[in-house]
Amino acid sequence: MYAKSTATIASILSAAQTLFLDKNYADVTMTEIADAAGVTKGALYHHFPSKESLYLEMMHADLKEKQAIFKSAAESAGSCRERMKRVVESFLQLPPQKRELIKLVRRDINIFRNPTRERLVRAYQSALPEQVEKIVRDGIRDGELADADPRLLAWMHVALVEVMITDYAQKIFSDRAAMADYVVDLFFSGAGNTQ
Amino acid sequence: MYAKSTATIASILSAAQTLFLDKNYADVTMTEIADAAGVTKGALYHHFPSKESLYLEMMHADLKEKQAIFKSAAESAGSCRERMKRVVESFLQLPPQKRELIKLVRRDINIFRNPTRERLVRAYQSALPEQVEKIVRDGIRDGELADADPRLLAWMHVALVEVMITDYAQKIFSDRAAMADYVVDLFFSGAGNTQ
DNA sequence: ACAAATACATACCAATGGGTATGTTTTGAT
DNA sequence: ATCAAAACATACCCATTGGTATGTATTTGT
Repeated sequence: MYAKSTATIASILSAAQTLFLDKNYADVTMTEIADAAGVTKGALYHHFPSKESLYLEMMHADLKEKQAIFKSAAESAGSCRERMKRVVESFLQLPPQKRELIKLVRRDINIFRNPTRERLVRAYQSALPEQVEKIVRDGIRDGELADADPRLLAWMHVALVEVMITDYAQKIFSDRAAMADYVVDLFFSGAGNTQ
Repeated sequence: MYAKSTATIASILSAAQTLFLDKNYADVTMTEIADAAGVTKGALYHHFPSKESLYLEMMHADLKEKQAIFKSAAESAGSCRERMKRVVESFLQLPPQKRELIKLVRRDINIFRNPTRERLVRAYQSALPEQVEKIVRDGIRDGELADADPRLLAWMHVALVEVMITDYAQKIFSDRAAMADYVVDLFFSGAGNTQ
């Protein structure tokens, strides 16, 4: 019964991802997405009932992918410090476009058009912190980290990681491994002079 | 020649601030702003030539105010650590609405509608980091901080500070001073267990 | 082969919203 | 008092855009 449409859907989702990253939600038009995907609005609305659902499906697919990546990195073996570095690297090693999709979510923080959108935004935003929190809990339990609120500490850590996706940080470091080292060292030891 | 209109302008700017914080730029309508300010679109367009200019003027006024506050805190006397705490507190002590205006700018990161907007966004975004960077430079010079890129370190520090405006952090800490302490301690000493 | 479902294209609609044109009222200088 | 400028209000315009209605082409099960 089904003529294959997977290629069209993929191209629509890809075009939508690029455009939504480039402009605000309201500034991206359905015609624009259709054009970029090489189809017409008719085809677009055949596959997606509305602009909102297209946005949600696109983000949801990306979220699932990232959750899996972060989870496997967080559940790897080794010391708290090693696992943390692995998680940071798993984030920094994402292709730039995928990595920067977090910015798209950040735009929506505290602006919830509907419950579905709110759930998605919250889940997306906490995908990385959730995994880091698990490592932090283990670190505190094993005495590698000082006793403190694990969730807050995890968010602090992720805040440091996200500085690394700024242009300035990109210019300073030669590779992802150096970035991950820097972040994890700063998180564990701080910037103070302890000589 | 001038009938006094300062009150109207102030009420328009205030209404605009609230609404732009609550929704995306495109989702805020000029009629809405006018209604919230208790005037009509006619009065609105009498004082501001366009929606864009209203947005820019509102943000620019806020930026100038914050730059002054952060600057005076950063140039206070004392050790690197003391000054840093003072800057953090000057940020955290802002009224909630003013403090959260940074979120509004964050939405626009990497979305530059025009050169004026880009300049504003960049200036707004770096208002706090700029002052922190000065302190960091002094800290490195005086041996209180380990040698590292001062600008990057400043952004890292600010990233930590901004975690404090999340709902979760608000619930944990009792007062602003405790928040500032936590951030500065974490920045200087890290989260690792060094016993 | 052929009918039905799917995949896509074309043409159109209705509402939204930024901006304008044109008023009327109020202010302030002389 | 008067008159021009400023401060508002009212009514309207029109370009944009999400969504629909209705087509045609292509695939697929039988």
